Formats: sequence, C-alpha cells, structure tokens
Amino acid sequence: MNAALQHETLTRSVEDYLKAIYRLSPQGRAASTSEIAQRLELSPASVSGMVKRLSEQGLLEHVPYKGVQLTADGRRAALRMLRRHRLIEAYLVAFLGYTWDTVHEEAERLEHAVSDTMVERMAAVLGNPAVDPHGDPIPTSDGDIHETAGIPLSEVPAGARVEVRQVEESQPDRLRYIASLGLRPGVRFTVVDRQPFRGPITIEVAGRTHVVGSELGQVVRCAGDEDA
Amino acid sequence: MNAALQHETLTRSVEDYLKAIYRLSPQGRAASTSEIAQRLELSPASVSGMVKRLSEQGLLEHVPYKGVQLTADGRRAALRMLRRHRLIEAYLVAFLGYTWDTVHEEAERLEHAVSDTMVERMAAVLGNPAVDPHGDPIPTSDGDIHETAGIPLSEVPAGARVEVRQVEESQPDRLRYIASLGLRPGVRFTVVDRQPFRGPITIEVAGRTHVVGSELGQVVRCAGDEDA
DNA sequence: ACTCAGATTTAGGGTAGGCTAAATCTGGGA
DNA sequence: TCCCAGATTTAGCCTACCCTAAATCTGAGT
Repeated sequence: MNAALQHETLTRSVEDYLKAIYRLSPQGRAASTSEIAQRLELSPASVSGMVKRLSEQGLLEHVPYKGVQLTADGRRAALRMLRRHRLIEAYLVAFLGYTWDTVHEEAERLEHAVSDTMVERMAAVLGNPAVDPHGDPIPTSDGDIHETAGIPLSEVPAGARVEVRQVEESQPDRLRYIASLGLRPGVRFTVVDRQPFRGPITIEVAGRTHVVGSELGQVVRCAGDEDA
Repeated sequence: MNAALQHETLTRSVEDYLKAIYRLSPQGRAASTSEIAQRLELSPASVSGMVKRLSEQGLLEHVPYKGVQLTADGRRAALRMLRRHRLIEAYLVAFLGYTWDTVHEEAERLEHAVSDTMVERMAAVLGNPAVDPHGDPIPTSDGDIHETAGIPLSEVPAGARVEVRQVEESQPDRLRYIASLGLRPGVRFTVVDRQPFRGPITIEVAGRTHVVGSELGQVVRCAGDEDA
C-alpha cells in the first residue's frame, strides 16, 4: 500500500488518466488506448506512452494491444479523484452560486489542488452528501462507491413513470437544455412514447410534453418509480 | 494589453515567479536573482533561465547582473495572484474552519486553480474584504492595492500604545506562537520596553506581559493608535 | 587601479508529458 | 487461410522547468 506515498507524487496528468480509465471501465472491463485518448483529448501515441509509465508504477495493468485495467492502487487513486470532483461540484452549487452546467470545469481544476483536509471540510459542511448535482454517487473517503446506475431513458418502456437519477453529461449547453426541460435528479416524469431504432422519445415533465432525441436518452438515467 | 491572453497561458511556475518578484520589489526596486531563488527555493541558475524567458515574454525587465523589475503586464499578473491568494485565505478562514496558521499552504495551491469567476464569488460572499487574515491588503480586481504598511514592532518606541496591522509571516509554527501572545490584526497593545541593538521587546497585550525577540518585531507591523 | 569573493549567467543534462510519422499488430471478411 | 483497415506501439522530436558545474561579471577594499 504505497498509495499514501503516491498521493503526494501523482501529477495532474496522472490523476486525469486514472480518473478517465475508471470512468471507462464499468465493472472492470478493460479500457482501450483510443477510448482514453478520446476522453482526454490526447493523441493515442501519447496515451500509449503514459500507459507504459503508469503500469511500471503499478497503477494499472496493461496487456499490449488489448487494453488497460486499474490495479487496486490505481482504483483507489481514481476514486479519490472522483470524490474530490463530485464534492467540489456539490460545494460550489451549495455555497458559491454555481449551477450544474458550470461546475464541471471549475471542479476539473480544483480537484487537483485541494488538500484532503479541505475536501473533508467541504463534505462536512455539506452534510456528507451521497450524490453530486448531476446525481452521480460520491465515493466515501475510504473508497466505497454505490454505483446506483439507473436505466437510460432510452430504455424506459413507453407509459412508465420514472424518476431522474443521474444526468451523465458535462457539456454546459447540453446541461442547460436538459434543465430547461425540467429534468434534474429527483424529478419524476412520464415516458409517453418511444420510437424504435433510436428514434425520438416523448416525455411529460410537470405537465408539459417534450420530444427528445435518443442521444439525450442515453445520458439521462432513471429509476422506476417505486412509490407511484 | 495582451495580459488577458496571457492569463490563460501563464503556468503555475510563472505565476509564482511574478508573485515572488512583486513581493521583493517594494516601490519598484529591482529584485536580484538570488533573492528570487531563495524565496522560491530554487537554484539561482534556474531563476536566471526563467528570468530570461519572462523578459522575452514582456512580463519583466531584466538588466543582466543587476536585477529584474516587473513590467506593467507582469505587475498586473502578480497583483491578480496576490488577490487570489489573499481572498482564498480569507474565505477558508471564514467558511471552512481554517485558522491563520494553516491557510497559507492551501491558498498557495488553490490560487493557481480557481477561476476569476470563483474568486469574485468568494469576494462577494465575504463582503469584499480589504485585508486577509494576516492583515495584508487585498488588491482590487482591477489591480489597485493600498499598501498600508504599518511600522515594524521593532521600531515602535517604548511606551507607545499601538494596534497590530499586519503579520508578515507564513510559517504555521511562528503564526501559532504569535497568536498565543494574543497578537493578531486589529488587537491593541502597549510596547513597555525595547532594548537597543535588536534586543528583546517587552509588550503588554490584554493585561499580560510578554518579552519577544527582534525577529518577531520585524514581522509584526503596527499602526499608531489614533483614537487612544 | 587591481584583485578576488560572491553573484550571476551559461553550458550541459534530466524528467514529465505532449506531438507526428512510421512501424507493427489484430481480427473480421473474402 | 489470407489480407488489409484500423488500432496500437515505437521512434524521434519538442517545450517547460528544474539541476549541477563551469565560466563570467561586478564592486568593495586595498
């Protein structure tokens, strides 16, 4: 467990790589070089180079030409960054007048700069929230995370009444659009109609009807409305 | 005025250099390579190299073997960092339970990461304070600063009643010691005795008498107590 | 006016992490 | 089974900063 040592040492770049790889590996699937490159907006060649360094450092497992997976140390570091990122987002919204479309960019920089102490103070004044403003779960300080992945809106059957759980989007303009439809975590709404072949989805939110594309259907994740 | 462009481009390193040079140049005196090196804990050779780059960028004026001065652009950037640093310190003390001995280090990292927007939001919720927790003046967002340099405690005549204005110290242990004497910005106290040749100074703070060394006398700056 | 100690700069080298171009691997379709 | 398109890696290069060691300048004191 040299992760404690590594905390002090990890560079911004490395922290970003680990976070990206975590996000790209649902239940431990391997992430490919090109996926990582795309997410970090770097060339695949650069990613190849960094991947080699990180696997030498023991932060990830690399099978050449096949992909990478985080080691326990790598996962720990990634979850630490995720906690920071999401707590910072929650803090900025709660105390500094940010809205969910503007917090991502700020948190992206702050997550590398705040101390553990500051993160925990923010968590405390927030009352240790379980989710961030987009509904994403906040890992605990000892690295637990409850992936409460709801189902994508695009897979909710027509007629169902559901609740928004998470909005997996970071682009401000898209988030503003989604907010303008009344969709945000915790909001209940009804799926009126869903066309096949990734066709448009008709929803009714707070009495108003909207038709949205399937791309949006992918990022809005919902949970069945148990108490309806 | 390409300073706006530069904002986006300045690296952490450059920001630190400019801030250090500003602090080392009271009323536009030139700062020497070795002073800068000492303050930033770098080798003089490294400073020489960076100084060359920065003067090519137009952020400072360098007369080889003589020293450097900030240009208008450089000064603007330095004051911007000073504003960030001091507002962050004030914010952390006011809202996140920091004490004046612990804020410096945190601010030192955050000042490079926060956006202008966030800085102004912090300023707003703080009510646009004029000074930070150490009594140092906070530059305005358009680069004004009121250097209210009080006189060092070591130069206050015996018998005078004065008020603490600024405590020019960033080391936590020293700040805790100073706080333990009851000295902090705004506190009134009396100089009971002062020995010559940088000798010890006897002060009375809130009815208690302390003897302090002249080194401390340099960092605690005071103002005559007008309304006594 | 000289000299030399100390300050400063230059020379040469290292690491981290980007990039493009070229080489190499992999797997799906003929 | 073979082949080639696309993915991946390697090779070679660049920038930003840092370092130590060596060269050079400056000015204070004789």
